[in-house]
Formats: sequence, C-alpha cells, structure tokens
Amino acid sequence: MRTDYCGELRGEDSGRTVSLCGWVSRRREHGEHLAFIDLRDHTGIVQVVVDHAHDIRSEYVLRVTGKVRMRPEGTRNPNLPTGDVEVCDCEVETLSRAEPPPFPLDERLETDENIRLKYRYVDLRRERMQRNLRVRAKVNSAIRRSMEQQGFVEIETPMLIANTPEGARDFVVPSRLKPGSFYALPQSPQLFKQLCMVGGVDRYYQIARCLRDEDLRADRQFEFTQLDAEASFVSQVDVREFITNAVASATEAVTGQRPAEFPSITWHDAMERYGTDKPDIRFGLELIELTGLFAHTEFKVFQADCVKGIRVPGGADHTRKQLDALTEKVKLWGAKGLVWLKVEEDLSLNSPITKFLSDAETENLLGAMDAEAGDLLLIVADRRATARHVLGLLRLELGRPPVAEGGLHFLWVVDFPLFEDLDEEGLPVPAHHPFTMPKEEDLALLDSEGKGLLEIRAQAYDLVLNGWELGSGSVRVHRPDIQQKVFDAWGIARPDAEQRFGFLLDAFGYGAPPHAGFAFGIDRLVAILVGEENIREVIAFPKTQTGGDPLTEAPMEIAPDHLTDLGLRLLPHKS
RNA sequence: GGUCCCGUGGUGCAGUUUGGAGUGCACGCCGCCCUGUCAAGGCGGAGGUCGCGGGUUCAAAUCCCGUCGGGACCGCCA
Repeated sequence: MRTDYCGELRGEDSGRTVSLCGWVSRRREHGEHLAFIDLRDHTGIVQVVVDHAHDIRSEYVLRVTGKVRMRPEGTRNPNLPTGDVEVCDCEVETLSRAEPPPFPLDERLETDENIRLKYRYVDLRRERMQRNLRVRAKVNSAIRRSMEQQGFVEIETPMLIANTPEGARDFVVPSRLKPGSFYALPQSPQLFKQLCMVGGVDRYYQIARCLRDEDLRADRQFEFTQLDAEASFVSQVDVREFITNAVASATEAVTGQRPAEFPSITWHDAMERYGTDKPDIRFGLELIELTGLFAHTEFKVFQADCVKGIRVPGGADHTRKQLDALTEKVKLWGAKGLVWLKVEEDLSLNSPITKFLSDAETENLLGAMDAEAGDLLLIVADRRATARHVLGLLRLELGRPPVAEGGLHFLWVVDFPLFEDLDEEGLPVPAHHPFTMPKEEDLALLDSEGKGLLEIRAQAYDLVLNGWELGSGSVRVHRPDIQQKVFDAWGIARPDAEQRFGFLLDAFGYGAPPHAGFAFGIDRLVAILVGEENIREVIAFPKTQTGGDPLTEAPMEIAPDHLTDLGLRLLPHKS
C-alpha cells in the first residue's frame, strides 16, 4: 500500500515515485489548481502538491502516489526534516473522510485533558504521544534484553488471585462459579515470584501489570506496569546490580548515554537530610539538624523532640504574606508551626522570635546553618518524624525543579528499617511486606517491643530517580523460624499468617532457596525520561484522577441479570 | 476523609475583583478570491444552556449555597 514513510523522504529520494499513507495535517490552498498538503504519519510530515480540485480536509486519511522532487530554489523549508523535497504529480486516494478534529493536534497548544482522553485516538496521533509511546516500547525492549542477558526467565503469573488484606486495597472480581467468593487482581506478583524461586526458576522476571485501588495522583494510576524480578542465591548487592544494569540500559536506549554508577544513601541519612525516603538530589536545601543547639534553650517552641531547619539562599525577599502562606501549609502538613528568620545585611536576624533567643543561640544558629546575608531560615520544632516530614515537603515546595530539568539523578536508598514508626496505639508501622529479611546483626532485636523494633534494619532497598520512587526490593525471609519471629513482631497471629500466607509458608517447608528481588515502575521511569510531569502522558489509555475513562465511560453499571449470575445485589446509593 | 485551582461558541484565553444587552482576542470551521505556500494570505459568514441546580437582586458569566466534571496536593499507596 505504501513505499515510504512521510517523515523519511530526503533529497536522495528525488526522482523516485513513492506511495505514502497518512493523515492531512495542514493544507494551504492557492487558487483553483494548486494546494499544498502536509501529510502526516508517525514519522513526521512531508509536503504534497495537489490539484485544489480535490476535496481534502483536515485529518482525512489519504494514499498519495507521486514523484519526489527537490523543491524549487527559495521554497525549501529548513524547519522540516523533509523540507528539501515535495511530492508532486500526485494521484490522491481518499481512504477515509474525517470530521474536523475536536481539538487542534498542534503541539503548541495545551488542550483540556478530559477532552484529550475522550478522543484519545485522535490525541495519540500527536507527535508528543507518538514519541512517548515509542520511548516506552524502547524501554520495555531494553529491559527485556538486559534481564535476559543476565539470565532471567520471563514468566507470566495469574491476574485472578487470592485477596490479601494487607497493603493497598485490592481490586476484586466476583466469581460466577462460586457465588459470594471473589478473586483479587494482583497488587504485584510478589507471592508468585517467591513460589517461582522455590520452584527452582533461579532468576525470574516479568513486565507485569499491577493494580491497586488507592487514590490516583500524578505518579499513580490504578493500573501500572512494573519490571518485577526475583533471583535465588544472591545478595542484595547482586540484585541492585541486576536492576542498575536494566535501568541503565533502558536509559541508554532512550538518551544514548549510559548513566554513571548510581550512588546510595542510607534510609536514616535520607530521612535526616531530605526528610523523605525518596530524596530529590537534583538540588540542595538540605535539612540541618539543630536539636543539640537548643538543648538548653529558654524558648519553649524549641524545647522539642527535634529542631531542624533549612536555609533558603537569597530567600529573605519573601513577603510576610508568602511566609504566612508557608506557615499555613506547614500546619496542614501536620507541624505545629513554622519559625522564619530573615538574615539582614549585618547578619542580624529579622524574625518574630529573635527576642526569645540568646546571643549565643543566635550566633550558633547562624553558624550551623552557614547563613549569609539575604538568606531565609525556616525552622520546624516537633516530633522528629513530623519535623523531618514537614521540612521535606517544604524543601520540595521551595526548590524542586521541573521534571525535565536538572538531569537524571538515580539514587539507591538502603538499610530501610523493618518498621518506619509506631502508630498511635504503639504498634509498629511496617516499611515493607512481612517477608522482608532483617539484617543479620539486627535479628536479635526481633524479640524487643515498641521502640526497640524501630532499631531493626531490613535488607530492603529503594531505587529513586529525581525524587520519584521508582521501585523497591528486599532480601526475603526463607527460614520458617525467622519468618515466625517477623510475624510476631508485626503482630500477625499464627492462625492469621496460616490463613493469609499459608501456601507460601508451606512452600518454604519444601526447600526454599535464599532469594531476593525487586520491582520498579516503568510508567514513572518513562515519564521522567521523556520529561513528563504526569504518567498519564506515557500511558496510551489512562484513567482520570477519579478513576474514570472518559473514552469508554468505565466504570459503569452492569445489567441486573449479570449481577444475579454473580450472586450479587447492590446496596442503595448513598444520597 | 480533607485543602486548593479550573469550568465562557469546536479549541485556547480575556471578561468575574467593583453585578448593568453574550462583549472581546487568537486558532479552527463553512463560502468566495488567490499558482510557491509551509502557523500561507485577503474578504465574508456560521457557531453560546457562560458545567448544572437553587438563592440574593429591578438586573447574575460576575455575589452566596449546593452539585457535577477536570486537575494539583495532604491523608491513603504493607
């Protein structure tokens, strides 16, 4: 049907007779018998010279057969890769007529996303979406190649699985053959990949669709895609190397440049210096520890579990209004308040709280924060977890560059704790799933209670890129005695564990190899590689923030008969 | 569960603060003119439930309440 792609014709093709297929991108009409058509396919556009007598409109699908020739001197278009040539003496076949598009396909204009999604099939024709989808395919392909080279075997795992009450909310599918029973859709293939290890697969991987029924965000969809991997008889260092190789290969396939070795930071340092377990290290504004400095202060606000601050270079030009707005935000995020201090030209401090600080405290504060004239100092005093969290958010608010700027800064975060914190009832809040292996030297701490549990470090690690959590992994528990202790620490009673994970524990009774694994989000990796703020831009058919699809109008009600088949009856709607 | 922003011809915006006739800009669309344009150009034209509902008012795109849709974030995402 066609001999060439539109965007690939060059001067060398001059003289050839070609057949092209594509959409009418733009037309320029000059009188009765001359019109220029920009014909577009996924490779780009080329100018076609036709008789204006043809009825040709925007987005008509054409097959054009004609002769490639150099454009007349002075009419070449240097802005177009195909700008030296045009196709003339054309026979034009209209393969499809088209309504005028519901929005301009022009890249210069932003269009309301709801409309783009409703007409996604039109939106996908745009250069941006074509590029994003093709980059994504390249990433998948590079990942597969890398994993295969490293001895991993691609295995598919089931989509209809047992519901596990832990973690995120499961999507659920009613069973027709067993009314009243439900399958869950997988949040990840976690348990199955561990079963593969028991099954002697040695090295498993899968580009896996995962589903979690949690509120959507710019970097979160109900459905997302992960590289999921697991390997036997390996250390966490080995796993990080496998994953680094795969991610570096994917990055290289897109950017042409293989990233340097990924640095690593401990979870503890990340929390203290960046206030988050996924630091964006493209910029400074690190958190500065001040607790010791105010250990004996008279100032009540600073008599807190933790006092930390950030220095905003040149930030003293913030207005009172802006500072009040920041204070409001900080309160919404959970802090009691925000202390701000402006550093004046003479290095004195301009702040509502200066009168509560001793001269020595002021001097020490300036020194600890490396303060210079014109800086803004922001300080939060609170519970340590709160102070870190709030300052971490504040840091992003004040300094985070746009996604496409600042380069690619991969970072391994290692030595995650087994438990991140204690909740209001004093129960430990797990940092990972309950099959995460503690560090050998911390195993004894499994017998402790309360705060002691927080000291346990896990053999768990996250991969972070520019402040986005790409993924996480861990060495898994493969010994039943340690597993039992971990369940005890979690507060999972033995019968519960039996009911929820019995099949895995049984499997481990039949010869489980030591194993470790990882999973990372391909949507997020691709979004950052193409410079998109939102993963919807790298997903062909995404959902809106309320989980709907404007194109197909999912989710929708189903027929009463269908419900009856499934043994279901609906409750009345909440009014 | 919560905070904030947006909703005006097909598209993107201005108009909303300070109520006074659906007012304006750009693109697109339709028709005519036009043989070297490329974001073509010129002339003319069509196209509106100002998201929806209620309230205040002599009068509401504009003020108030509610609601729907979209977006960003907090919570949530072991």
